[in-house]
Amino acid sequence: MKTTMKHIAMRAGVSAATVSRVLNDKATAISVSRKTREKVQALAREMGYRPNLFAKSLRTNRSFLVGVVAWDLSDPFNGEVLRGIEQVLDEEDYSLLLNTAEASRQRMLRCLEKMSNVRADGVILMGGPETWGEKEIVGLGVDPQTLVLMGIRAQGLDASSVIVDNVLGGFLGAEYLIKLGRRSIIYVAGKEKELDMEDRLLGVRKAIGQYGAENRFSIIDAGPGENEGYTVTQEILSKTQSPMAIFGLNDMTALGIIRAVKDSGLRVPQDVAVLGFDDLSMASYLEPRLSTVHQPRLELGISAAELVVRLIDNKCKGAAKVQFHKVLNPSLVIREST
Amino acid sequence: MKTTMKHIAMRAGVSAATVSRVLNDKATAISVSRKTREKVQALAREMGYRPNLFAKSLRTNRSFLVGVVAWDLSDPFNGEVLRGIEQVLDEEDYSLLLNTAEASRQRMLRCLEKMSNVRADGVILMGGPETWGEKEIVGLGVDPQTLVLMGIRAQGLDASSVIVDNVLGGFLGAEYLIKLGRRSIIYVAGKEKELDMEDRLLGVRKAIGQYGAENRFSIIDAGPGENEGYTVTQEILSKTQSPMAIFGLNDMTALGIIRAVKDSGLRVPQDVAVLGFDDLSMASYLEPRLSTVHQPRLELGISAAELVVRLIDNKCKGAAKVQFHKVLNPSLVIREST
DNA sequence: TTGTAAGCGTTATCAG
DNA sequence: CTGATAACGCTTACAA
Repeated sequence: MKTTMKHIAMRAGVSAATVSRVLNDKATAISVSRKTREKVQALAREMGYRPNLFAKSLRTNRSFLVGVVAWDLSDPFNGEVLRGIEQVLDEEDYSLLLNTAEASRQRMLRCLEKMSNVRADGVILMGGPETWGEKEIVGLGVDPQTLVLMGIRAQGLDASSVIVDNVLGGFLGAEYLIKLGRRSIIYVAGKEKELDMEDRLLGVRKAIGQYGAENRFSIIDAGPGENEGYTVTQEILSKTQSPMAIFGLNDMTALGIIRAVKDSGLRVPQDVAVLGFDDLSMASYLEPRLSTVHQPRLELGISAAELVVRLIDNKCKGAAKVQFHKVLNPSLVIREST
Repeated sequence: MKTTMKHIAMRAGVSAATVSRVLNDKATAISVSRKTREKVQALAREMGYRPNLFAKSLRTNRSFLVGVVAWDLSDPFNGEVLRGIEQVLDEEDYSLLLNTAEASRQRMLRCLEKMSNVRADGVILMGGPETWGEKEIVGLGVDPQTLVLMGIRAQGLDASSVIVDNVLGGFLGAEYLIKLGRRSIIYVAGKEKELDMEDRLLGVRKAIGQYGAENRFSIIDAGPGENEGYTVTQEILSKTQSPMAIFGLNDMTALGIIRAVKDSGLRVPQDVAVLGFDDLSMASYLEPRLSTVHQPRLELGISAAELVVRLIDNKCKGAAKVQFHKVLNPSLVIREST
């Protein structure tokens, strides 16, 4: 049988209330004598006491649970993010409840519902489609006041968020390639209108403008995958004279680009410099190792978790509703492909 | 204010007990009249009732939480495994509580303690060092009866387990290379005595014996990383005549092997066929795409979760203690490097 | 078929 | 500084 406060109370010859006081008021010497405090603490340790969180939660209406709903768990992106989240949650004595939407809107909703069922104190939405309506989420019982959106900016949803600055990323990449001094530079953009991708393009445009590189720089629509990168590069190579530089909208595309360049008998980076975006783990295993715009995954997780914790605290204090929007900076990682 | 059973009871003009009965006995028409049943159900839906799991857990002593303690979350291996776990847990109405040991023994212990604090119904130990004593774990309040070890075989710890058959993996790889008909075949083994690695070597030896390939096959100790693979391959190339085949103890090593082969001016696979082990996601992005022994990650997760669920059921029924040991088969994935 | 009542282990309020 | 005592929302004998 598990030891409860009552048991300790009996053995210590005090009341359960006192035991509760000792075991909770951390380091606060107030309102309980040194002597009883120490006796209770000793007893608790000796008897292997473990607080019953159900009871505590039932009473206090707090679960010390933070839900994380991942849009797509197979995305290797997530590992580091989760690590970051877990790290701070652990410090703050929260537990992490994980759920996946498996890239399905419907399942996403179900996950949120589950979070509200277990009464998670806060929820982190990790990736996913950009369009979430206020009603969709709130109707499920999830409180936007303790909701953190990660990497997405839901429209009209009144929640906090953490994102990385894709505009800056695009800018840094383009700037770097411009300074590299190649005769022609091509940015391979995504066809679909994803917000991230639009931002990256925006950053690229900004750099072009700022450096007056309009005549050396061109932008081509392709798509976000290896194959798209491959075919678009074949086209590019048939029309453009090396040495040049190609900036892929993400690492997968860059992978296709590199393959196409090598298959056509040209060399990376001598003839064609290639730059990616994301810094997937595979980036540093490619040949040549891929230079790319690094997304701060760990920090993304850390920031998101710090945010929820702050939001939860705020809510518990009954303070006015607040909202934070944190944006993290990507950075350039130069390896061998440029 | 959240609606409780009491609220429903009042509005329905019945007692809370009846509401409880309706809302729990799933589909069981027993012991409550059709009429009240329907009234209560309708009311519950209308009022947006969500069961308070704390109260339920406090009463029933079940949390419907399954803890997953990951030895190292940055390992990209984990994404798929987690997906598998989550998938079945979700079906069975459990929630997944995630923790990381960050590759530290001490933190691992703390994680387990946390799991016992939140009273997880079951725990899955995902990877990590092999040597866990019975006492270490049990002392923390984790019940070995509902513990599943994944990918590790703790000594003297009376728990269930799921592993992949590394012996078979080694065998399949070696067999394949032998049949390939290269003049000489080298297995690059790990220096350290990890159980997995020993098993792989065992499998390799078995294949050699079975096919009488002793004269064509040799085994060299190196280590589990890219650099180790690289240097050992330089050695090999200076002593062995191509065409040959090299089997790395894992994909990272194989990566180093490929690099060394290419750097020495030889071709993969024409001069040197290279086979890996693990099937990391990067394997299919290498050039040439790496042939390797695939570990069934998703299934590993699925099996582990199915196991805990079964163990928990068993425990709840008060049945005698059981133990399951499942072993999954790896498979050969042939791509371009062989 | 239904209601009553007694907890489950904590915490908060109010006296002492 | 400490002790009763009453919740928190739910389940489960036991009665009716």
